[in-house]
Amino acid sequence: MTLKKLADHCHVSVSTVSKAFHNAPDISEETRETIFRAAKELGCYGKYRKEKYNKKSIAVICPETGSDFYTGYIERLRALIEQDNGIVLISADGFDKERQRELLDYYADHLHVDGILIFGIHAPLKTGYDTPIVSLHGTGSDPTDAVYMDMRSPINEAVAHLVKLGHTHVAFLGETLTATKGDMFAEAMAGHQLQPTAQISSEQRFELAGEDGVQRLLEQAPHTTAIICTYDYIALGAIKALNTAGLRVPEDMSVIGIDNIRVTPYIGTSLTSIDTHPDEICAIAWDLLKKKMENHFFRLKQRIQISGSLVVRETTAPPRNENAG
Amino acid sequence: MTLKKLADHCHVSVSTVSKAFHNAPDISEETRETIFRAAKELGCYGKYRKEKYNKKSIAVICPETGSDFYTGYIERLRALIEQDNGIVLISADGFDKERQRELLDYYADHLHVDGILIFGIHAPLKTGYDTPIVSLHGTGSDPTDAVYMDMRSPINEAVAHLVKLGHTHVAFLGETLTATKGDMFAEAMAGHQLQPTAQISSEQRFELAGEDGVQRLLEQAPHTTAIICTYDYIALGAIKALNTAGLRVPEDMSVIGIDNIRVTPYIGTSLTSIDTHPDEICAIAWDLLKKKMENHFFRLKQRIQISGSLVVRETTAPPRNENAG
DNA sequence: CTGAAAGCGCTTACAG
DNA sequence: CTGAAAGCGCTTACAG
Repeated sequence: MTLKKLADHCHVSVSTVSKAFHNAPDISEETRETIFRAAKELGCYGKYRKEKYNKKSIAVICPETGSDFYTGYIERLRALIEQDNGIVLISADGFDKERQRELLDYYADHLHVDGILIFGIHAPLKTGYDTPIVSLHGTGSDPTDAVYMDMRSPINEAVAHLVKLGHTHVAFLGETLTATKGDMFAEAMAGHQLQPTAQISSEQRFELAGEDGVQRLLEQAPHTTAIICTYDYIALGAIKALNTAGLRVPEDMSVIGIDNIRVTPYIGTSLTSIDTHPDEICAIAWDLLKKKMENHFFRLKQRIQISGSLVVRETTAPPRNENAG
Repeated sequence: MTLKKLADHCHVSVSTVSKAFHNAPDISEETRETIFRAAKELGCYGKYRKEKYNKKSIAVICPETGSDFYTGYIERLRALIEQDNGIVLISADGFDKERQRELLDYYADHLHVDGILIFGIHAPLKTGYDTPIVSLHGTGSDPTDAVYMDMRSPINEAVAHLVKLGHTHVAFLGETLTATKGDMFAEAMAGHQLQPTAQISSEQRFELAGEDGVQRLLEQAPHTTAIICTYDYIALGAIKALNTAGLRVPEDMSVIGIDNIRVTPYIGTSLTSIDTHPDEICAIAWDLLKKKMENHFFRLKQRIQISGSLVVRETTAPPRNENAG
């Protein structure tokens, strides 16, 4: 469908049709109506009636929207971006490199958004995006500007907290997607001259991974007195499974989560966890992206590191005497 | 920047530049490279290098991404849409009518997505979108095709469940955005010849609304033996506040949530809640949207109603004798 | 492998 | 209030 064809269909000139769609003041209301009605019938109304948007559109690419960890960040970013009169488009790549690249291409080269915020870049980046991209919560080796979280020091802090309470038999509960944090845990333990009693990687996710992990842990290393879980949902599942097995938290087992999601204070015994400072990270990342958007020659690549911090609540306590190291 | 200017800048013809961007086979690799490099420098690479996307793009417009209720639906929709080779763009309107309309315009008339899924339409709909729109979880009076949830019957089921356990002093805990469910609760109570002991609407949201609501409830109606909360996060906050006040759930107070979000079985005493059948709703809504996308003359407006159902877990029990009856 | 030229789709200053 | 005509930006069949 072209303007010409639509014009013929309405028995007016292309000029008139063109002007009608551009809100020219000299077109009669009647003619405009006739043209719009015909366009809608022929299914080309949207094609020509392009509203002008002065708002900046910002894409946020995350791995998934099914976890409070990411949605906590997304809601904060959205508040900041909308405050600055931007429109936010969110997509999830499901931890898939190919899909992440596809989404980057789609937003940068097809939709031409004004800026992209992305939770870590997993694949080598295609060159030539003229859309500014800021990564947050990546590994720290992203090929773009990045605001990332140092997890090493808070995981070390968590281990130190347990050691101070008297624990020496500490295990780690993770899942397939969180191997890096497991390594950091092992390093932190080594730094305290300790061996993990177990380092379990479940094939499940979320709460189910915690239940699965605890079942395996109680078989493999029943002398364990404390568990660090790779994220809070896993800690929830772990606590449930511990209770089912007749073990109380924190009397029989200390549990620490990571991410400090919104519900952690509301789960019966409130969870000791590691906070990732989402307010600060979001503010810094959006600030950086804005700077890039204002000046495309702002080519200097910045890496901004923030450290997480341990929040001690009720799920950690000294080990029972009979088990203490 | 125009192709002409870019061509002059590279000392080639417009034809050559045009062909370079369209992957014409007769352009030398060298020339193509020169042109692309210049385009990137001049910031117009993305403008001309429009990859062709054969994928359908689907917008999902929700009120917020900060609650498991919506993200549970979104993850399911995303799985279905990606299975059918679609790209998903998510935006949140923050319960704001103006912003919802803006997002509809943006996706339909500006980005020209292939279809829109939206969680209830709050404002009168502008006519003339030639983009198919399906509403889910609206009020049932949306101006588009809609798949919506009947909450009346499961709320009635929840009240009946409490009455059968022996409760007669039942309160409702809501917040500013959930007035409709409060009305349905009052009707269900009337159907059982009962008066609510209280119907509290907190100005807070999520867990904080539950804590706030319980504090007010214990002052206003201390003889209450059961609470229905307008969504699960409020129930979490309510249980926390009840425990703080020295009341046990369900021995001293029964609590029912709504939505049956993923964490409800993992919160210490697992929560009795109302399930909204997200799998079924998402499958039906996506199916309907696909049909509309395949045939734009599929103008028959459909309203599909699904009923929620009560899932009884551990937070409901008979009232203590001294309070019963 | 490159470009001149024809031509399409759209916009707009101008005529009536 | 409408349209003929000039002209811009882009694509493409064809010539070299």
